[in-house]
Amino acid sequence: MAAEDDTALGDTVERFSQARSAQSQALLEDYTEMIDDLLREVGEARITDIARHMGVTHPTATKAVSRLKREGLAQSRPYRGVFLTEAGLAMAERVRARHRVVVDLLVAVGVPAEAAELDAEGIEHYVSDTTLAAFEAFLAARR
Amino acid sequence: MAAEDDTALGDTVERFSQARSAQSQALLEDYTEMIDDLLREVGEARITDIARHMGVTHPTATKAVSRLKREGLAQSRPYRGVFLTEAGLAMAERVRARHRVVVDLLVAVGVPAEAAELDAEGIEHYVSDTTLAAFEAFLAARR
DNA sequence: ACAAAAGTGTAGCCATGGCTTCATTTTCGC
DNA sequence: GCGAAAATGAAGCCATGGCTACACTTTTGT
Repeated sequence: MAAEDDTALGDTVERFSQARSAQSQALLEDYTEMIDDLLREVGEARITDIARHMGVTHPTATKAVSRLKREGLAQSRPYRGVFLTEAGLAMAERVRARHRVVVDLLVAVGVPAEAAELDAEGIEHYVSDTTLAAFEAFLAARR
Repeated sequence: MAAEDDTALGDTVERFSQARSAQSQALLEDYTEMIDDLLREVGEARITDIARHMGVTHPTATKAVSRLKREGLAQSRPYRGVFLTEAGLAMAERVRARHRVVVDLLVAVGVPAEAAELDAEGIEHYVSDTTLAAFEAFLAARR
């Protein structure tokens, strides 16, 4: 038969679907955060800079920025830098805070700082609000 | 200028590149683990079952299995089920163990079990060996 | 035993996120 | 102030991972 025996396998569909949909969001978050970083530290976010820091070519960065604009997260005018909208800034702030919490938690449980920084980049996108709250509580209790 | 000021932004390229390349591996791992689960619990892994549990259509599962075969992780004959090679079994075992450690760690730091299970599905793929070792050490110390 | 149902395979489409190439526009250095 | 260098834009290619549609096996039920 091997058809209806879902018993031990649980709601795998939900789990995987959710993990997959998180991926599309991850890119938006990464670019948004990078643009915010550049705006803060360099004063402007130009396509070339974004591309270089993201490790992609400039057309790829242009495409990503187009998507950010489509999603209402960024604005830009030809040959001018890229800027974040209110929504974009909010996302950047949220992502930045989450990233910090994730890194802190990893370090708190004994992960070497360098590995923590590296892994957090991938991990952070899959940390739900619930989990994030738990991380914060754990860190607060430790402190 | 806004061009060479990499100072505060660090090696972002490496981080992002690594996170991106991890994604392609994630799918292989997920399918491999699912096939292993099915083989263990149902006795066979058929395309339709794999598809259903992964939340995709059967042609998508077929493509994924093709890729697994290409990578030497699985074997299959038309209209027969899918089986894992030695390498596939090894990967499944590794993935399964890592998954368990990640869930355990999340729970250990206070994440509700359900959220831990859900988030682990995305997180696990980005946990490096270094971080995994740290998780294990943390759990061992707690126990 | 054989028709219907279920499973599988194959082809081809779409979106995404990379890429290269080339044209155009800015910016810079002299 | 102008020519060269750098940045940007636009077009088009590739692979991946989804999908639908349709053809063909295999299994199943009567």
